[in-house]
Amino acid sequence: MSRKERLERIIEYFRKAMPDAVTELKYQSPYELLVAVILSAQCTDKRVNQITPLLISRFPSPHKLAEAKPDEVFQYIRSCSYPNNKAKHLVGMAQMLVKEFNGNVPSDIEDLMKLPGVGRKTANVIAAVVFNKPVMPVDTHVFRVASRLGLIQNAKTPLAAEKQLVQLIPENLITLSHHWFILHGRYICISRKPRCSKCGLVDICPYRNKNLKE
DNA sequence: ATCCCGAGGG
DNA sequence: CCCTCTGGAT
Repeated sequence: MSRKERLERIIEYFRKAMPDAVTELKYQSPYELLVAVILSAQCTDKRVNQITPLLISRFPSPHKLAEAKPDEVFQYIRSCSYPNNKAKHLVGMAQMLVKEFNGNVPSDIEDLMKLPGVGRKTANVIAAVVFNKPVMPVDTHVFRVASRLGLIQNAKTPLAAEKQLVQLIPENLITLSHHWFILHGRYICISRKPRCSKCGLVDICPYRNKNLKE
């Protein structure tokens, strides 16, 4: 089975299982999504969603957050991973938004990556979700699911995985596929104990057929 | 003990 | 390439 055939089968399955998959992060503006995605590093979306309402009500705009002291921001985000780093990143990010981008979230990947706390994955999320660009953010779920399903091979870095996936998947399906992989990875193709009995792709899954035959 | 929508620095 | 940051759930 070629990778293209494999992809067709996977798309067919996900279209039925999750026809309109979107991010589970709660947000009402590009600024709020940017804050949420920065917080989501090594932290569950569920916890981020518990944090952001209070944080956003205290710092409702880049301008407000730019004037904040990292110590105060820390108090709002202390229950997520790396709160010290993220507090500094959030304030620095807001300051750069105000100074360099007129208080607006930029659409260009290179511009986004200039922001403190914004690496390639976060930049790609903003570009994809806010600006509808055909880019593939590769996080731990995307990397794992794409690997297990045999959509990528020998990818040692997220960037290598990203390049393979962007080349493989039709442009108009890249962002939707990103969300499919995230949600499938979160609820079905779990890292430690995949729920293969809930998965409709077991017949074509190399990972399942090699490692988990029951 | 391992994982969660990683990023920055050496 | 490596390391550190670092809370909470399972």
